[in-house]
Amino acid sequence: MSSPIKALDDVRPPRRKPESLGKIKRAARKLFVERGYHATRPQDIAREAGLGHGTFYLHYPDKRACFLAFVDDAREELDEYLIARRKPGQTLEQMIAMALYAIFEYSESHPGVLNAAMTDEAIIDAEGVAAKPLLQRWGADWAKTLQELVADGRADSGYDAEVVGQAILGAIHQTASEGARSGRNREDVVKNLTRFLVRALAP
Amino acid sequence: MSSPIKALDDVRPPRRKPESLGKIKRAARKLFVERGYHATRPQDIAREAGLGHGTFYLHYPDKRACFLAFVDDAREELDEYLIARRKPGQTLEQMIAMALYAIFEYSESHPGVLNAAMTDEAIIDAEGVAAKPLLQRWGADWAKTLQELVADGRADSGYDAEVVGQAILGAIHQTASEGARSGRNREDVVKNLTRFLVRALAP
Amino acid sequence: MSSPIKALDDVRPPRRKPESLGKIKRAARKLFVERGYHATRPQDIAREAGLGHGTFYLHYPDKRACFLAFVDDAREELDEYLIARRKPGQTLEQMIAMALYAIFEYSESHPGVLNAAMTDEAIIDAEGVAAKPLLQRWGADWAKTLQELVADGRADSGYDAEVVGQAILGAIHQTASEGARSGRNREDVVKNLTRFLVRALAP
Amino acid sequence: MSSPIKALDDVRPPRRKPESLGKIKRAARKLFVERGYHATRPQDIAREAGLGHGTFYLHYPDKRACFLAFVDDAREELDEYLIARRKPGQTLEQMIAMALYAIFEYSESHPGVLNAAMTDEAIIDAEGVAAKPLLQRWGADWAKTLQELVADGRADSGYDAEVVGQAILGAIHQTASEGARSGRNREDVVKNLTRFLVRALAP
DNA sequence: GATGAATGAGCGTTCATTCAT
DNA sequence: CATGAATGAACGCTCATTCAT
Repeated sequence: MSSPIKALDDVRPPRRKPESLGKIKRAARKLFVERGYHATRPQDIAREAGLGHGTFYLHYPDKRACFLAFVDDAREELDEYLIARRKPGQTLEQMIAMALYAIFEYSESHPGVLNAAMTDEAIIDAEGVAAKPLLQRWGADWAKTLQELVADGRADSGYDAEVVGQAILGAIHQTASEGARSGRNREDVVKNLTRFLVRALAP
Repeated sequence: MSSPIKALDDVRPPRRKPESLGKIKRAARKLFVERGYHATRPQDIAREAGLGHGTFYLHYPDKRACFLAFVDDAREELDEYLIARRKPGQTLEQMIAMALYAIFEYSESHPGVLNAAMTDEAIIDAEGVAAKPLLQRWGADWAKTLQELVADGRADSGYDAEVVGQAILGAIHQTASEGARSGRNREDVVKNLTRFLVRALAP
Repeated sequence: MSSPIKALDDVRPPRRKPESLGKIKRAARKLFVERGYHATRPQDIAREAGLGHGTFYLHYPDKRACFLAFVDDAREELDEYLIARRKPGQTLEQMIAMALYAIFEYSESHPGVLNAAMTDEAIIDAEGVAAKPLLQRWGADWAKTLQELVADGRADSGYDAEVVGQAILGAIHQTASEGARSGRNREDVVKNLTRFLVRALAP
Repeated sequence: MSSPIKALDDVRPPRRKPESLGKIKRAARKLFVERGYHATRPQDIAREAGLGHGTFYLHYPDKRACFLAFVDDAREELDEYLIARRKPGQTLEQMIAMALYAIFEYSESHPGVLNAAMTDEAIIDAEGVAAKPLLQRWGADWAKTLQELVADGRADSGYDAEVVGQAILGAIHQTASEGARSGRNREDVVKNLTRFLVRALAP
């Protein structure tokens, strides 16, 4: 009964939703990117978020969980960038260029995020738990993409997709991360890398 | 009779050879590889070496220096592998295959070492010099190699060597590390990666 | 009824008064006096205060800062004793007797404090600012006092005030500290020392 | 039989006596003066002496013993200075001036030694053993001197010698140590201090 | 006598986490 | 829901001392 009315009524700040989680997430991202996992204390995150130290533990059971959430957010965001730009019926070159464009664009509007998410996670395994790393995951994604390309004749069929998927990912990761570090021009990197991958993969 | 001969023959350790450094180095490598930098305490290294933990500091001023020495040793060892297998007048394919062969061979006889050396190093800088990381260094090496290949017409001249050098390194690093992790067959990886790089770079 | 009154009446501690600093200070004083700076560990102080040893570092950045705070507190307390007993228009003898009385009274109600504060402080500098030591500071105070006494003819004008200021302080410090150590009668010490200083300084 | 002959014969380096103790002593004094007790490691002393670390323990059972030997040497040396300059039948002023002269002369030719020997020793009591401190000892010496002066009418008889002995010592110690620290002119200090003490003690 | 590699108890300090308010 | 004072295991490192050579 009151439910639909309440919904319409709710223009005022939506029932003071736990905005603190958002603050924590933004603060955590900022600090993990700037300082890395080990140099960031939960206390720092809470303070950066303008909250008490205890509040951190209202949202995450421990520091590790917070970092994994950060990694997962980054992964989802990048996936969105990729999906948003994906179009059907592209040539190999268009597809590669599009993907690189999406990745580098994300990298530029979220500087350091991918690097932080990928670099640190090898370090965290509490006792070997270590959620499947991004690198591995994205390597598998590229393997799958490659298989699709091969399937409809847009890519060379002589490869083991698993291996080459990792190679593609590695090439992208390293150029992106080193490019960002040394301030290299983005267009330049994308152009060279596209050419590199297209030549390697073309049928 | 034996006296003058003894001097030549001299087998006695000429005052307790400092074998402890060797023990520390081996123990440090083992633990850095198994657990990573942050999860390895100087005390663990000393204990693994069968020595008191004060002994660690006889050889290294701090933990960081020990790790950097480990990284440097790995770098030198891999360089030796590469140099030992380098031959003049190779085709692009031969050159790539040889390099990959050397790297994967090293990786296999020193499992985890390259990964540990490259993964953790980005994490350590703290406030120091942070000796140019292996990744960057080896990327630059590949850039130089590529320039030479281009110079005598064995590789495509349309690339920015710096960018593609990083791409090559990234592809190798990622396939090697993921290949080792998932126990993939070495021959397979080398074959695929060679083909990948040769096609990408061939004139 | 009680609601508005309660606000005025408010006895509940308005959020856990940080009484721990007080506990730490008292414990630190006790241990610095009993054992000296080097034989007192932050952990000992915290335990003596009935607190965890992390709590120590909530209040002081390091052990040195805690000791300097202890010294400063002692200085302020003694100054209060002196100021509280200072009266205008005294003769040299009255003035000296008053000062000695204040100092020895403080010494007796805070046994060992001045000694600990003065003895250890010379040892701590390490590489830092080493706030002007008490001895030097109080020597300078006596020099100034002497100059004032000379100015209005109550003390002999033939002295270099800086030198004699130090001499006065030295005589007081040594008799006080040795007197406390050997349990000598306070009246006796004050009487002898007053006579000693008055004769030395009288015009 | 051979004994007297040997003594005459012995112009060559006297049978290579354990010169290492002398080296250790000189090195220890240098470092205790420069750095203080706590900042001086036995290892530093041995190295400063140009000897192996173990050699230190051939001469002293531990660091504390070495420091106490240093203190004792200083005491003996200063006593020699005082005795050498002592003459019978002096007036109070002559006697005071002579003593101060001797002390300041020693202080100047062995800079920092008295200060180091007196400052640190309160710090060392392993478990309350603490060999009778120099300050206390010298205070008692001055008390005895004062009693003698009183006995033959050269000093005021209204004092408790123990108390005033400490006062005299304190005045000397503080002026000497602060004078050295601030580079004050020696003549000046001695002159002022002599006047101060003579006026205080004269009958 | 002389050595210096080796030792390990112990130091000052940090930080992820808890819990009374 | 939010807080931040409190905690103590654990860290990197030092240094007085021992002992095989």
